[in-house]
Amino acid sequence: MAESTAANGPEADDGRPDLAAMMVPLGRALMAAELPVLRAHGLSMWAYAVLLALGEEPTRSQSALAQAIGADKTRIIGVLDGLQDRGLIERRPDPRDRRVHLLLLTPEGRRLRDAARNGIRRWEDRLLARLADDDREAFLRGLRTLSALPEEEIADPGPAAPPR
Amino acid sequence: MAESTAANGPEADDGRPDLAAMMVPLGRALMAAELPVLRAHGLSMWAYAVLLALGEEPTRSQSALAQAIGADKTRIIGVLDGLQDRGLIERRPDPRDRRVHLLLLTPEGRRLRDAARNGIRRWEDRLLARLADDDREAFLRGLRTLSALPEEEIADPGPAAPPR
DNA sequence: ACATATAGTAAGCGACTGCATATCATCCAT
DNA sequence: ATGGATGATATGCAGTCGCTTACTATATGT
Repeated sequence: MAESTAANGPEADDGRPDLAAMMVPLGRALMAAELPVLRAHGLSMWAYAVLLALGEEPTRSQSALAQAIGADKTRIIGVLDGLQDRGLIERRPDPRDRRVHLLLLTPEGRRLRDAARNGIRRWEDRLLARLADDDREAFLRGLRTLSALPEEEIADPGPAAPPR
Repeated sequence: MAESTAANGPEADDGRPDLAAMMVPLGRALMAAELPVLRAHGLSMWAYAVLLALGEEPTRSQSALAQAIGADKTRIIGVLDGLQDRGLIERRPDPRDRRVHLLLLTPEGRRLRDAARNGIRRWEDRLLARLADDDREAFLRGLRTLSALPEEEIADPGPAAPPR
């Protein structure tokens, strides 16, 4: 069955490049573009990811946080240290289990997160303005849907056809 | 102006996470999911990227190819060596400038590329089936549009409103 | 109380990447 | 013909990442 398309030209099928082939470089470019904004607020990419994740839900345990932002649990320790030293987050031992740390944003941290996020949001809006008005919302919906999928479902997304 | 949103809850604004914050992990997951498919064809990610890039337009000079797929020019040499040894691509000195190499897929390479691409395409279709029917096309259009933008325009996407 | 398990921390390893340098062949302008 | 650019190549360095191991403090089940 591969042969039918194999016989076609280079722009066979719908000419759509690989999803990952578009997504990965685009992600890289987005990250590169955001970096200066973050640097202006003294944030690294990981630090920003932490602030975003904490803002969305005050997190119990660092491992959970690490998992949530797709980082290694041992690698965010330094990041958390830095944020804590700057008074942007609080590490508070959970009274019910003194092994785990409750992580929460300080008002300061919330302010910085919002400032950085607004800076990035303004840039994103200009970027998204490049999309056709009709596509923009659907694009964002699609992106959110896919990025919310658990990893296993991406690896093996079940049967092919939702009643088309 | 940051304060207006700073006062809101965690899901303030439109609750949209950062673009890069969605795109980068998603890209990683996509890549991870594609890897087994590629491995089954004996291809690395870079090798596959090369095959795709060559398929789309026979490329003059390796630097150009490297740039096209966002790789380091010195790092794809080994990849090209491997592909050439397996008879998947041809490195032919340009008769008009014998310093540069013309890079082209052999029929074999074309076959392998298509086989791998079809495998990936099948998986992608199942994944994209997770999106609402109305969103799917727009999502792909948006993704293609953005990923086709030159890096500079992503870094600085000009004024907010596109001369619609 | 004792054994087992888990959270956070520290340190190191291997792989990959981007970046820089050096070499050689070839081209181009003078 | 000569000098200065350029493409491909080889090599090495530094930074980052994911992963593993080990250690400490704490919790839980027996």
